Formats: sequence, structure tokens, C-alpha cells
Amino acid sequence: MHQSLHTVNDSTVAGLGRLARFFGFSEVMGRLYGTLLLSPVPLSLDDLAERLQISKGSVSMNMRALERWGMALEVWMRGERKKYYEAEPDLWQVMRNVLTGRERREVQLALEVLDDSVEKLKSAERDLTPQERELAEFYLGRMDDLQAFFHVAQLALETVLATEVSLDFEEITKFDIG
Amino acid sequence: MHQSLHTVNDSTVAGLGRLARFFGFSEVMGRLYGTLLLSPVPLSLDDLAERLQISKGSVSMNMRALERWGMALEVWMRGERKKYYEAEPDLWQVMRNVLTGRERREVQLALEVLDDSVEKLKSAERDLTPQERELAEFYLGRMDDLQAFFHVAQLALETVLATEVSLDFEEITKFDIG
DNA sequence: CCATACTTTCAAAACATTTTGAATGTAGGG
DNA sequence: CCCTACATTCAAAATGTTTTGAAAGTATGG
Repeated sequence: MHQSLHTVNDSTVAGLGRLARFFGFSEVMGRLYGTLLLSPVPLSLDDLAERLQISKGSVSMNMRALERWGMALEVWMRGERKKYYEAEPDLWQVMRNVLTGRERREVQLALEVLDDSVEKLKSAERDLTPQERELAEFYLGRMDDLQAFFHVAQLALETVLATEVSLDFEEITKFDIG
Repeated sequence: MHQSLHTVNDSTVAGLGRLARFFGFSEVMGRLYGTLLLSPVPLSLDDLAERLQISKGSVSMNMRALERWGMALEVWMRGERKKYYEAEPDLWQVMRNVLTGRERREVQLALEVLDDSVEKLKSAERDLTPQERELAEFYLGRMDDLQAFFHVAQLALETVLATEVSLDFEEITKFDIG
């Protein structure tokens, strides 16, 4: 195959591996996703192990993770026992999957912990010495800041998740460029 | 000190440690930041090592990282040789520092790599066999999708970075709650 | 309903990151 | 301009993560 196709494939796979790390996934997940994204046909676990030069076990585990995150889809090939996969090509869908499954959980957890803390501090107030009470006031101020921060984060998240951007944005961007 | 103050401190420090991990920093950085955020007075490296039960070496390294990210500020105490630190209390400022120093770089890098790839594929076109040309076309489509995605990400980032939210949002949020 | 071609699992090994603390460097008070 | 109390560095050790491949499990074509 021509050099340029190899080079582009390599740098894209590497770039998506990097991006995966950045998002807290394993690099292999990103590279598998990239390999599938640049394949016009679905690939088997063996194909993937061969192309990325990693063990079958690793491919199996990482592909199941990709499946769970809705980044890869299983494809049934008739007359074949093998499992074939293709990449979910809608990057916005992938983004939404990740935001819903992780970021949202994280923000909610943080807000719950903060609520708890405020609750504790307020109900303990009458048992505190004057000095302790002063510190409790200070803590309450910080909890307020943190709550404000996470509330905005939550709002931003829910806004993104409620937006159906996938195709629209591609259209818009093409208009801008063309 | 009263139980409730301890509990709140512990869970906040733990929560910020968790958040730090989530954002790709070390957990210790988050815990140091949390400890400073919940201290009404600046703390020395020894104070921090003592409170978190970690070595001075670790505190030193992680505090310098926090400083580089604009998450902690050095405070000069007169008549003292020790370095004292306090947390940058404006969480939006912290967020902007991180986005500017990391996310922005990452997006720009990705867009450069993609530009390169498109360039390569287009200029190689005349050297390709018909099959290769078909694959090159397919690749170009994927590059387009990726570019669209990163362009939107870039737009979103620059919008956030251009917005001066810090105090305003606290105000807004208080209005909503109260 | 086999036989077998595949996938999954999981414990051990390889690898990577983080932590430690003793050695080294540095700066501020006297 | 020392002396010393502090901060920093860095190599070794501890800890955590990922990868591997052989063994176990599963399902499908015949």
C-alpha cells in the first residue's frame, strides 16, 4: 500500500490513542477505535491484534470496554464465527456517551458530598466553641464556592447532553470552510 | 477539634483528590489544594506534609506543580524563612488555567495533525492505484469528521476562555438558590 | 449435538508511576 | 558573610497498572 496511506493511518491511530489517554481511557482503546474508524470494512479481533501488534487478550478486553462506552459496534458477518467490529462514526454520539456515563456521575457525586457537608456543619453549629464556629463559617463559605462551581458545570453538561449536534455541526462546519 | 469539622475536611480533601485524578493530575495535588482551600491561614510545606501524612519531598514537588498551574500562591510571612502557600480560591480561574495550558494545546495539536494528513492524501492522489484512491477518499471523509469535531471543541474552548465568569456566576447561582 | 474455531478470563510478568528520605542546594537572619 | 533552617533533587523502593498467553468457556456450522 502507498506510503501516504500508511503514514496517515499511523498518525491518526497514534493521535486517537493520545486523545484516549487524555480522556482517562487506556491508550489501546483509542488505537483500536482509530484502527476501526479508518477501516472501510469491519475487523475481527484477530485483525486488530495483528494490526496493532498486541495480544488477543488485550484486544478482547479493550474491545469490550469500547463496546460498553458505545464507541464500537458489533457487526454480524454471515457464514462467519468471528466477531466483527466497526467504530461508532458519530463522534458527538461518542462524546455524549462518555459525558453521560462519567462526567455526569462525577458532578452529581460531588454535589451530594457538598450537600452533606453543609448539612453536617449547620447541624453541628450549636455544639461548637466560638473558635470552632468561626472555622465552620469559613468552611461554609468554601462549600458555597464549590457548590456554585459544580452547579455551573452541571448546567453546562446537561446543556451539551440535551443538544442534538451530530449532523448539524458537520453541515455548519462545511459551510464555514467551503 | 469538633468531629464535624474533621469529617467535612476529610471528605472535601478526598473529593478534590478524586477530582484531580479525574482531570489527569496526581491525587496528592488535589489533596494539597483541598487542604489549603480549607485553611483560613497559609500553610508551610511541613504543615502540609504533617496534615496529609506524606513525605516532604512529595509535598515539595506537588506544590511546585500546583504553583505552575496557578492553583496555589506563595505567601510571604515576615520574619519567617519557610515558604507558605494558600489556595487560589477562584475555581474559575483554576479552570481557565488548566484549559489554557492543556486542553487548548491538545486541540491545536490534533488539528495540525489532521491538516497534515489531508495535505498528504491530496498530494499523493496522482500516485495511487484505483483501489488506493478509493481508500484515500474514505480516509478524507474520516479526516473531515474529525476536523469538524475538533473545530467545535476549539470554538467551545475559546468561548469559555473568553468569558469572565468568576464572580458573576457565584452571584447568579446564589440568586437561583435563595 | 459434536468438534472446533473462536472469545474470554485471569494470574503472573512486564512496565509505569509515585513515594520516600537521605544527600545536596540555597537563601535569609544575625 | 556565615550558619543554619529550610527547600529541592533524585535514585531506590513501593505501589499501581497494563499486557500477556495459556487455560477455560462458549457458540456455531456441519
